[in-house]
Amino acid sequence: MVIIIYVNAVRRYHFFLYFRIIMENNVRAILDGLNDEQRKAVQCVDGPVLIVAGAGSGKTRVLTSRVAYLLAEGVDPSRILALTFTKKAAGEMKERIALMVGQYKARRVVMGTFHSVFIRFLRDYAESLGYPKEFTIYDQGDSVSAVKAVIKELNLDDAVYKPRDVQSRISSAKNHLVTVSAYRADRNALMADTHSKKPRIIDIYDRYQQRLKQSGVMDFDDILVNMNILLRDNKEALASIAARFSYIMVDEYQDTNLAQYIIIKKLSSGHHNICVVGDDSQSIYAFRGAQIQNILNFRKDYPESKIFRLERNYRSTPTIVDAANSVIEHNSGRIPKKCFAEGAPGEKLHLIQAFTEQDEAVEIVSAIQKRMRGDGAAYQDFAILYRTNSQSRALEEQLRRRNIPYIVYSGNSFFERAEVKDMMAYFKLVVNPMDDESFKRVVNKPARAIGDTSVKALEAAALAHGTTLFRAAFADDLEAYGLRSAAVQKVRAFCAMIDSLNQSVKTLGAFDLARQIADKSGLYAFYQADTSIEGMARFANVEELVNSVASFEEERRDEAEGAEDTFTLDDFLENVSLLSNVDLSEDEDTNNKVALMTVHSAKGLEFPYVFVTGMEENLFPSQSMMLSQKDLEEERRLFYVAITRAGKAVTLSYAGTRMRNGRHESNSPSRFLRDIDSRYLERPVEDDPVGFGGFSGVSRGYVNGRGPSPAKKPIQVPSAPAAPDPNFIPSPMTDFYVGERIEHNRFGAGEILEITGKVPELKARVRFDELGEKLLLLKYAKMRPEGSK
DNA sequence: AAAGCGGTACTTTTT
DNA sequence: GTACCGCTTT
Repeated sequence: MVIIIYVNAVRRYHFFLYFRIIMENNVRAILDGLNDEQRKAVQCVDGPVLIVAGAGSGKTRVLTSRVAYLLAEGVDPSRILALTFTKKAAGEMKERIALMVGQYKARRVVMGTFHSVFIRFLRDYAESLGYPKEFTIYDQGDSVSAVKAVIKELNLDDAVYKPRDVQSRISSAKNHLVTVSAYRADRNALMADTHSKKPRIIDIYDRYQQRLKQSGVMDFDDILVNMNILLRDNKEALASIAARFSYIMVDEYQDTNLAQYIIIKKLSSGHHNICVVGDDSQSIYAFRGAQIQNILNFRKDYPESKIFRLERNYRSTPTIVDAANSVIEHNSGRIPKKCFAEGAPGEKLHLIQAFTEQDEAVEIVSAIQKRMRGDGAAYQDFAILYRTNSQSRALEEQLRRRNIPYIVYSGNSFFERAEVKDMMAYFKLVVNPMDDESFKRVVNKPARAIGDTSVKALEAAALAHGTTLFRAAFADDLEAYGLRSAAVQKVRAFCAMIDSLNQSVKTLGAFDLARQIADKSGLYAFYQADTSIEGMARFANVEELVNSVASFEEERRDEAEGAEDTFTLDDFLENVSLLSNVDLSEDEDTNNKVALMTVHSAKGLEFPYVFVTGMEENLFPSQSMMLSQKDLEEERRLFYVAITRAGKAVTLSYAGTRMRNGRHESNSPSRFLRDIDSRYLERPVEDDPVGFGGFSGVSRGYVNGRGPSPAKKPIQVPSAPAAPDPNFIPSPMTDFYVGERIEHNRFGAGEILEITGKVPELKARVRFDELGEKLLLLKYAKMRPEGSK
């Protein structure tokens, strides 16, 4: 007996030792390979910590190691809250933590973007805030159209009250936690609006807010505002949410706005175990309400805080780091730090001076090809950055011409396409039938004979009843607002369809429901019916969207490790609405392609070879950013971000003239080029604008005997029909027969597949050689038998 | 209902 | 210069 106990004790002791060893090994593995400062930052887990992480200093590594370290110390993963700005950052961190501590623990860490994490909290308390539990999210586009609708409702001139401007004003108010009533009470704000001749912005804000609430919708900013309201007014919620976490970490702290700042502060007030990571030199989102003061003042907020500086750059060559330093030194009020890199100095920064944006593109592409031959680089090693999205065009053209694969990470992405928005609007409406914007978008798509007049009348009814379009459809006095009974029937049939689909939101999986919606709405058939080339592309996009619901569901199921949850369409919507444009391209085949994106999008990314294009005054720095010192400094930080993306080499390019707004514009080289210490430049920036943009610049690219690029010829896009021929004489519509070869004055040659309809409305289905099938109304189509004149 | 037109704004960045 | 809007035309 005694022996058994003894053996057990020994065993237990061994077990304990074994455990200790595992834990120690874990900790050792976690700390292994970190430099001193990184290690200190990882190990300092209690109390407020500020980690100032220079570009390429292994910030993500420190953050992930820190989480792993906490877990190794025995902290329950679900008590760690880690907030990031992008899904991508959150995803990467999760992956890396999983590698260190395993999936099981990694998945339990509460890690995500501010918005997605807060939405989860808000759902629990939605009703106390006056929202339905299944509230949906408006992206900026939705938000602008809602503002526009309000402007109309208030009979204001949308030329004066430009919806986009008004929306951004409202957004900015929300970022600063200025509610409608606070705005009304704010004499300064009202004065400012009066001065800009828009005194009624407050009324628009007011009404906009009412409408969103009525529709059960939050815009991006509301997520933060409502989170604040919740934590301010609901003590129980504050206590309960705050009690869930003992360690809070915030990535990219320099980009937080007031609303986020306060939330973080409140959630960590109990324990002060708040670790923020950021780089004041990379604060580039002031226009979105980010306050660089948040990071600058961290030490004042928490006098007991520890600060760690990650100054060693592992990404870039010393030349690049020093060049970047020399740029940022022109800014004032920075957190002092000295970024450095070790190793061979590396190449100096290259300069390309081009005549036009086309020449700029030609030279960049040449430089890429040369680099690939010389250094054995792959396409994916290159990034071409620009200040504004519109600059991608000329670059794309050249890349295409030389058959270089590329991917544009831009705002005009998949989810901005009309057909995808249509399908998405159906999804949103089914999840939340009160969503008026979505309602209006799809109520007559595909055509259900619910025209503009009917929708207007329904809107009037909704307004009078103080309710949403969906509810108003069932009012018994619709005729009073000018709706014919036929229209009433149709609207109600539409609502009944939406409602029946809505019944399945919680019970059906996201994909099944999505497919049903696609089907029952008729949208699938609608897009399928269009057999023109563009139409087929549109249909493919709709299909892709529906398929992406399927992959979303699978992904989630994987993550849930066999838990019996169904992943529903509202989960999908929430997920999708919070994607950034860098996230969006994740699914696309990003293998070995040159990356094109704005400098903003490039933040957080790295590439061996980086081209920073359009280095011209009025473009970078942007025209509107040169008015104030503050704005100029943000632009400079943006330039700093651009340079520090590069590992091996940076090439800066600028053009003498550039087409903007249909005008040729000439700008001198960017002042930022002169911010770079000339030691790090391959050659000086030419001061003399005489001859700038002249031959000397252009000739550089053609030294190796290639000669100037061929004259610009329009690229054959299959969907772009030729210009109409003014001398085209069409034949009478009755002259055609099935199987006949014809030519159309715009669509070119083709064959008639089918003729339908009666004489004045004769229709022909024609398969064009270039453009695919189209349905033409012969009454209007200008075509003739092939070969005739 | 689709195509064509003329007008306008766009081009700073986006969770 | 182009994309989008709203209005008109067919």
